[in-house]
Amino acid sequence: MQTSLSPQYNPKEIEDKWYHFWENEGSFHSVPDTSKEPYTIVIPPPNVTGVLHMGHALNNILQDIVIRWRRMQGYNALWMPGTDHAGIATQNVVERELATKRIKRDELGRERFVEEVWKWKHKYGSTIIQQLKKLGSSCDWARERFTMDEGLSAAVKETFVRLYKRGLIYKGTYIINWCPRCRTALADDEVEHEEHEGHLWHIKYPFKDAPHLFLIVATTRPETLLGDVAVAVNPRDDRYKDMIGETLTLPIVGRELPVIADEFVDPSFGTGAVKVTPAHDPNDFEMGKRHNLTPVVIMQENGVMNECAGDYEGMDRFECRDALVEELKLKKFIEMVTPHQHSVGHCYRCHCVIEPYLSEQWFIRMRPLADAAIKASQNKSVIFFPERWEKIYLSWLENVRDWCISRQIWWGHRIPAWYCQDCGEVTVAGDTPVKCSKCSGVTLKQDEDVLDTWFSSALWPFSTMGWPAETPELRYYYPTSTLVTDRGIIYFWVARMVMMGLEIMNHVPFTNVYIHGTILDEQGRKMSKSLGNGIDPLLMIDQYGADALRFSIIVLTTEGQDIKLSESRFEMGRNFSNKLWNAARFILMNLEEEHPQEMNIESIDYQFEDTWILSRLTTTVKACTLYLEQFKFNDAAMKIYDFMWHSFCDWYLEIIKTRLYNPVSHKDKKVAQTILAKVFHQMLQVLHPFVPFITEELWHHLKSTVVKNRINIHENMHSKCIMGSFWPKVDKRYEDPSAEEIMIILQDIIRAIRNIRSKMNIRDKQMLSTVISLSEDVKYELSGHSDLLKRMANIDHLEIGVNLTKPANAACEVLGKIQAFVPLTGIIDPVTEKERQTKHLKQLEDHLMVVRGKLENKNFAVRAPAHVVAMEQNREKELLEQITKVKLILNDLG
RNA sequence: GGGCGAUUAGCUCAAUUGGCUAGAGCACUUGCCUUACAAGCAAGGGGUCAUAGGUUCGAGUCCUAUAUCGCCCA
Repeated sequence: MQTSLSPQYNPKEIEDKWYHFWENEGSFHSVPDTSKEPYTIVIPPPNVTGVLHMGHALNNILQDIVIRWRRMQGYNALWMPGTDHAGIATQNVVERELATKRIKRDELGRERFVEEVWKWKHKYGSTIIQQLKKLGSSCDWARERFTMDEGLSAAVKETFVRLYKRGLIYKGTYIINWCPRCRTALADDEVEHEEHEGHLWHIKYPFKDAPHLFLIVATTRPETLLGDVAVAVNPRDDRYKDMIGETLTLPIVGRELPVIADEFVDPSFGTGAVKVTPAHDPNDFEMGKRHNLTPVVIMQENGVMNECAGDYEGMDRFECRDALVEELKLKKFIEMVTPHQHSVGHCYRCHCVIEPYLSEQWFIRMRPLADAAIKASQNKSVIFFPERWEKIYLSWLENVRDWCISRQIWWGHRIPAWYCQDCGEVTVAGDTPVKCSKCSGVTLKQDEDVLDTWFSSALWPFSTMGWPAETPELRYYYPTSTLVTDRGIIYFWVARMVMMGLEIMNHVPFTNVYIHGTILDEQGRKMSKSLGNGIDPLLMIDQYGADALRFSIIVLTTEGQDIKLSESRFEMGRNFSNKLWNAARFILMNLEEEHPQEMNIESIDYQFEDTWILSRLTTTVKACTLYLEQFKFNDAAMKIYDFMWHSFCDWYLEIIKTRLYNPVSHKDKKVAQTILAKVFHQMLQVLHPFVPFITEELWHHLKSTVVKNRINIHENMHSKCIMGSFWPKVDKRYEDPSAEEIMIILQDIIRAIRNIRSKMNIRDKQMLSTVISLSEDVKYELSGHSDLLKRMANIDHLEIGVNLTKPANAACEVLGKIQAFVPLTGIIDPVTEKERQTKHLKQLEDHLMVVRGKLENKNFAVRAPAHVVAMEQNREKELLEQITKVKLILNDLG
């Protein structure tokens, strides 16, 4: 007996080795092959600035499980990897880096700045890719893409041109969300709303013709007063009916403002009269259009007040608010100030307060695209797991407004629109035009703006496959099979991919969308840099191993729920890895033979425990496969955990020890070895998608040991690695429900005897005599299992029979129709025994009460299904029998 | 304000869609360095399923309120 395996599993020794092996073998690579069915996943491309966090870890572990499992099932599995250029985020990172060298991007100029970003990308852009590899991600790295690649950029241009030509892209002046720090427009969903404790300022607007009278207007943003062009009231509001059409004087500025009537005004808000600032509020903008008001822009792009702000020119917007309020107070224009809770938009990238801002931008007309995407989920072309997320997806699509796609930054796909400097005509084209399409002028200037990053992300499922070129990949892998992503980007990404897939490819980009929860800290807070409550997955891999990280995370991931995580949780995965490792040690030691000899093993040679473990294995493989098909990862993981630990290790390995150590025959030992190796092999395969590294390592040990010792396990071990082997098929011949039932009874008996030992303080090593008495109607044949019982309960004399009498001074256990008696003359403690029996009697009687409660209800017999009634009746009978037996035992004890 | 989710053992979560005495991991108690594993083994203890009504022969599960927490949208 010898093994090269250490007594403790050390993941560091093997993980990198196997990852390199897989990469060198090209195990992750997939090429189109029409003779096989594809299974495709595109990765949610992490930001190129990203550093692996627990959210990435969860997301990629799930994808890796799916893709490894499907690959083993024989699908031509492709997991398409890549990164996202993350326009604003990356630009911010590089700007910050330049700032440390006291360089501003405006000083560098556009071209040189973009060069700097590329340099940064080449230097740091693969960080997260390397980290994904540490997790074991089996992505096809040869196909890695980046959203700013030439090919993907071509896809962006082509899409823009098509949508423009179809009238789905337009340019116009509207109120958009403006981030004064990033100095760019944002889409509606890039704004995060937060409840803020603010104020409601009630400001007096004097009537022009009667300056001592005022109309009082309430606002949360007093500084925008400088851009007011009217005051609006609801036409049905009696308080203000007579004032419609009057003229007011704007405090401080002195501008004349008409009082207008508009249904939009909510009479119950504030005073019922609202200031109208069309250049700085989306609702006011609409109102301004309805009433032909000219907007007044009062702010520069960086949030500093402009020349229209009069004395406040050059002042920051928040300073301006304070200063203006002071002046209003001083000049007695403030009626009152009340505390007011309201929601304030923040930039999702830099968290600065968003300014609604009037500017000219490019938009995508969403209605037709959204309607198609709605249909796609309604007709189940796209299926959400768990399905409740479909509602979230639909509600966004139903209420979506046009998508502002232009960004005033430099890092990204520049909008393919050129303006003729002679006639002003806009030419939209994939290739740089040489002359104006209208006047043939040659002085053309390209639009300065770039596209929203999500524009290119929306094309990801087909741009990565080579579109707009007609590639074999595109034909073979598109549409993809499954998308795995966080609930946080259903709008940003999932919905937009569906829209673009339908519009450009005429087909949804994926069938299944699996939405997983968010990783939270122990207290249920989101992990964030600012809170410093993040758990670094790489550190966890270092401490516990990648497999431990993977397994722990998966066990915690219950369908669609958020996951509260603390470091100690990874111990579970580590313990699991170690248990598996040691099971392997035991097995490998015990497969070694001095004189290996191949033997023909027939099922007739199997012992009971062999048929039992094969049946348990089969049940487990079946359940795991079913759960994976339903994306129930943690159920699948728990099933295989339970099998490995509590069936295979706790029972099977223990039962067969004597067959290995002191075999009754050479053949019987060989049978045990064969079943041992066979079950272990399939168990490793089922575990592989969850814990790829350790299973790969152990599989190779098993393979060489089995070959060397000429053990024929009738399993295909010809592949180069377990990763390339086939997912076990359910073999119906091994299913044996009655073996599983009998084993449960044997386990109960063994546990009962061990319990007696424990309660009576009898050492495990001390042999005991036992009498097992069965009722006449017991349907199981137990005498054939006496060896197993003796071994597992440490019994030297065992008698099994029908209605045997209780020996003197015996501790007893009533187990349904079975009684176990352990004679303990001189050892038995009558007080302890009496306590045990009394406690058991109480349990039985309590249960009987519940059962009788049901049976005594007349309606139960009438309305409950017959089999349920029969079951309860039978239970009553059994309980009564058991109670009688326990009472007899108690009488006997005196 | 609208929507969604959660509330089950000390902690973190399950419970096959309404039917055996509600399960697991961690933690806890007791005994074990038994030759694969002390990151382990064996045996235990621990739950008025948030609250209040309702439907039902039967509710952790379905319905209606309420409370607390979280997320999303406006």
